Amino acid sequence: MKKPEKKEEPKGLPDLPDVEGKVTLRFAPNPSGPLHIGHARAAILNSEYVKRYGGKLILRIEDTDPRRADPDAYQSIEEDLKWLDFNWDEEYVQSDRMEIYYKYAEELIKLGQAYMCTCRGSDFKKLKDESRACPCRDQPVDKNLELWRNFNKAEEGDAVLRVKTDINHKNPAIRDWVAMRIVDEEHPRTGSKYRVYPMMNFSVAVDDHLMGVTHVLRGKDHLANSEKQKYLYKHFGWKVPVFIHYGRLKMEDVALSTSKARTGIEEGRYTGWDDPRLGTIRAIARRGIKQGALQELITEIGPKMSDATVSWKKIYGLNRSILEDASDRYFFIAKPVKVQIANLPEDEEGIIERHLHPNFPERGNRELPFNGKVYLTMDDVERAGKKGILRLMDAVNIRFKEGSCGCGERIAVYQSSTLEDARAAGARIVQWVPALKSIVADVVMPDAKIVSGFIEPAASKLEVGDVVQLERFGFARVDSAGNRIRFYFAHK
RNA sequence: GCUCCGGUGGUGUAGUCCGGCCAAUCAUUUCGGCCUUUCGAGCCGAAGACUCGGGUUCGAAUCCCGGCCGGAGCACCA
Repeated sequence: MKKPEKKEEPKGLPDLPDVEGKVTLRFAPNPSGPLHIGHARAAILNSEYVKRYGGKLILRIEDTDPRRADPDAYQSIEEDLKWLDFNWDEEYVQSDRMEIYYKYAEELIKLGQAYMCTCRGSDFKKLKDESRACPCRDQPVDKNLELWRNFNKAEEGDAVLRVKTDINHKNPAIRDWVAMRIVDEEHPRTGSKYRVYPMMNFSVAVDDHLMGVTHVLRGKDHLANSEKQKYLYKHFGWKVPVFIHYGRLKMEDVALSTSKARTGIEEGRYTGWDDPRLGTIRAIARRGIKQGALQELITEIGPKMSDATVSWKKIYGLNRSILEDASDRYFFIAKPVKVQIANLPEDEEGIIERHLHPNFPERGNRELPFNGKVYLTMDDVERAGKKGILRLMDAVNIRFKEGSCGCGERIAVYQSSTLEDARAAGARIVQWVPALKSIVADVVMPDAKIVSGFIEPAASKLEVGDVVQLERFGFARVDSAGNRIRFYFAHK
């Protein structure tokens, strides 16, 4: 009588309903541009469930609207998916499968469940809204077949193929939806070979069936589409997959829409699809956000129907837990001020060594040559304690003379050497870089503004893609290496 | 307007199906404190939620009705 025991949810995604053995799932993007974080939800959810239950993961590119197919997107989607660790077993492109859709369309006509409609769209809508069938609905199959076979000669807009549903369906949107229409537009892959294109609801349902998809995970904006597609399954006598609809993912401060991003790029407001202000996968990756952080995020949000608002703080928190252990530490000086330390005892000069990571000394050290000439960041110089004392980490304590000017090279005086002295003096403990061999570095911030400064010499061995922690500044990813290093800032 | 779907701390989640073990989980966030030669990490502590109103019931976050708020769809886009 009782609940079958509270099952301890192993933490993470909830179980998928109605699983019988292995599952077949698919991610089916429209190739309109690179993937954004909203796509990541669909991709990661599908990929995680396949990992859990075993089975097959399908990538299907849905390019049945030549007007919305971006030739570059086919490749960028694959790149983004690889970064997302979405390892698909099979890949299909719908524009390769046109003949299949034609075949099923014809079969549906023969079953008497589809008809060629030559009504004007506005006329049909009027009838439909009143639950009235249009005259074409009752045409004999032969007539429909004839019109179907001559469909290709029709002008765009003159005719469509409709699937019969229920003309009295309480949701007018469901009533006799369009399965095929004419589009006069070069297709990036098939050129002008075809003019008759399936509508998404038709090709999706046919493909999901043919490919043996067991569970369809899609956004709740497809709720009505799922309902429409069920009619097709019914007409053909196919088994209906399990439909799961998840809510919208809103990202604070980010315009998610691909079209907005595209406009912005074309107008030069963004530097490209990986501009740090965008919510694309590649922009996020460029900033040093790790795949694992997104995966954590998506599995935590799960497939529930209510909308979720994601904050950058949340992503940063997840990412930091990955980066904290992974990232080596370096000294970076933003807004540099050159400081000359007077009266420096000779034996304080030399190579100063510091762990690459304070919690993992076994990773080795970096070396900072110290000769009394350094760069410090302006903020530290300006706020150098009441007594004007600063401790340069692992080096010496210095004091600025009162009343020294805030411009150009600054003179400081050697004060003492030990940490205890610094503490006793209430000194700030700051990072520094040698004035001579440091490397010029620019950090591109999340708002695309650039902070320039110097990074310590040891950074010369960094490679593109490395993510490091710039001590007291934040985590950042190496975007370009060389004799001037460019970073993209991730977060504190 | 019509159709449908949601609503648990700032955010994200567990619990809702099968009412009691929920004076509500976990994470993050925020704020204290400790620690630390990073403004990072770690440790300790604290703050903070069942949208509202009725109803059913001994008992409601959980069931029913209504309101409010939010979202989606209403295309020859996907």
